[in-house]
Amino acid sequence: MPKTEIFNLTPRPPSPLGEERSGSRGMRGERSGPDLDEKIIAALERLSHVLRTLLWEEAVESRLSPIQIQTLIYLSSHTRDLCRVGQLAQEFGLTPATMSDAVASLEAKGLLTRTPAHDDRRAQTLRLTAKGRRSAEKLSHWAEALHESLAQLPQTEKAQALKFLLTLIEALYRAGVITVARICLTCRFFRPNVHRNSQAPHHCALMDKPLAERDLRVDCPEHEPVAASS
Amino acid sequence: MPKTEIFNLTPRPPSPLGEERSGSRGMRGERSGPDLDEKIIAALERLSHVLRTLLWEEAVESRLSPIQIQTLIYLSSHTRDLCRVGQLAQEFGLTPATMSDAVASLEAKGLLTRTPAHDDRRAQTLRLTAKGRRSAEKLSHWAEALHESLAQLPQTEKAQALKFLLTLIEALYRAGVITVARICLTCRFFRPNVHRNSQAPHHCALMDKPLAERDLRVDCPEHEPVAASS
DNA sequence: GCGATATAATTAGGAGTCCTAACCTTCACC
DNA sequence: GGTGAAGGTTAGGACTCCTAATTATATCGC
Repeated sequence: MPKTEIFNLTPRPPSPLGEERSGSRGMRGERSGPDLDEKIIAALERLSHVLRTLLWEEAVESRLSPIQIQTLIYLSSHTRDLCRVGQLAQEFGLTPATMSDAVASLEAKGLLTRTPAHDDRRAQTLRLTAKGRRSAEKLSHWAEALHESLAQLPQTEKAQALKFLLTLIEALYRAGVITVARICLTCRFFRPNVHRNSQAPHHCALMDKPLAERDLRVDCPEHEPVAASS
Repeated sequence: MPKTEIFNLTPRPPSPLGEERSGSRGMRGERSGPDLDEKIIAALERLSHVLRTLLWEEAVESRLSPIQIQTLIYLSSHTRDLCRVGQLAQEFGLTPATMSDAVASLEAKGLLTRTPAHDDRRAQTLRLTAKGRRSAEKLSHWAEALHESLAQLPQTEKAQALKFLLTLIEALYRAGVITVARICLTCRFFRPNVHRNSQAPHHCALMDKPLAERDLRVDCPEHEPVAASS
């Protein structure tokens, strides 16, 4: 007998929510798109699974849990802002409780320090130790296998693909599915397609520099969201 | 005090493996690529997280665990071959034990039947019940939010993106990172770029039909892997 | 100023995911 | 017909992530 309980044993309620949602896609009059969309999602799912697996393997190897790895990497690449537990939780879409746990064990291992923030003593300022920085350096290669496969693909296609993925993330952000997205497309400093007939058609008003597709950022430290229009 | 044990409390060994791997990317002489690759991976990570979250939400709503949902959907779209536990395990990259558990609870809920296979009575033939098919129908909308965002993007870019994602999956397959991939690019019937100057440059030797980028399959029921060349 | 409320973080406890190890059964081969 | 391999199940353990309750601090209202 299986040992799980809630998902396995609870009799299924008559799914009132299921009824509401069941027709929602078919109702939109889509022109020949859904099949293609289906395929893209399936492909993303496969890649998603690859990422999870690679991260898990790194976790076993390094004796750090997946969240701990991600936290370490995040901290090592966001040195300018003083990170706090709640912020990290939002970043990774976890509850503060889960994050707190991960941070506590990183501290126990001497990879980061937790000091009360000067401006708000409820909050904790998180900082990597030297040891933590060294670990983060090694861990940053967890997706190495993906890197190697990507390295074989042509630059121009990759630039296009990046643009596509960012556009998709933007759409998800606007739909409220993603709450944190520091990408150019959702930034108040971004001016799309202002340099016509140029290799670098977009522009960043903060850096005052033209941007090519491949310059678009996924996680810009200077990102400021567009003012809510509604 | 955190309650986790291995990842949290075990002192980190001097990571012999870490040393080996640490320099592997930097050593390849890459021309201006790594930054772009980095970004693509970061974007894929974000989307990966979205997928996991959506699946989890569907799980809570439907009182089915994520694996159970994926199993149901898989069975409903692979009716032609008689599925077995081990096959599903390999499909999802799980151990047979994990899969067996999920199947057992689906059976307990009356969503599928397990009957000994006629040709091998160790094996179990899995078949959805009518109730299971109805559930699968509803569950197939778990990625609805992603569909809605995708629906806003232009067809041509999506076709390009699909091609790119499939090429990446192919590279991962050849690298051995992915073990199951029923995509055209890894199929013995696939003939890439045989129809020059055509909207549909590729060809499927099984269906004997030209294929456009958007016709490429992610999960073809007729897929047969290319013969191992080594 | 001081109490009420809100917020940052932690702790405790529980369900789910996924694994390894051990086992049973059936098949296949000699 | 026995031995080893393969399909599957069970048991048990570690990790992920959650909710709820708690503590400490900040902020707001009077």
